[in-house]
Amino acid sequence: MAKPAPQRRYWLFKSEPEVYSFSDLLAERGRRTSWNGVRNYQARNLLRDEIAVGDGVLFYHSSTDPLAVVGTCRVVRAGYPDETAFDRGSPYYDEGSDRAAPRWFTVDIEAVCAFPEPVTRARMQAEPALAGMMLLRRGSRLSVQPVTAAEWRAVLRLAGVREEDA
DNA sequence: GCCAACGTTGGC
DNA sequence: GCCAACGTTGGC
Repeated sequence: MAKPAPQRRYWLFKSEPEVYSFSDLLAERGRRTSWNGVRNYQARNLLRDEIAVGDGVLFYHSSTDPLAVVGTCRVVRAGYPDETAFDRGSPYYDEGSDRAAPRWFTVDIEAVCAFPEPVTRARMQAEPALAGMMLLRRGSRLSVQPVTAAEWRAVLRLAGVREEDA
């Protein structure tokens, strides 16, 4: 008997567009990138242990105007050691991480859907279905966050995007 | 620019 | 292990 397929899960990745925008992702070969440089243990644990190939990712622009979810991605490679932590020339270098015992992890994502219009934070705050969303909690700083299936669907609805296109 | 929230560091 | 000090994040 075949194993049941694991439930697809959903996440939200934050990025300052000045540093790395959704447009930058769309311009990558294969619209793919390694989500490296995350240096927070809680986020690291999600990247290393929880995020699976096929999971959906909301791409959020932080510290900008307007604050918004601008598109979706899918995970194309699950957690593996973040090479930038070993690279002395990288701004993300961490001498406490080595290949024998990597401290930081990354996943690869691929852009799936650029929203026709960004779903702004203001719009999300006005949406009852998103009342409990981690992103909207005061002081929420985690750059890799879990998103519920209901929140995922609500954001797609606000974006005017069909689930099968995201 | 302000400041609340949160994470990390380090003395004890 | 506690906790004060400090640094960073990120919305406002």
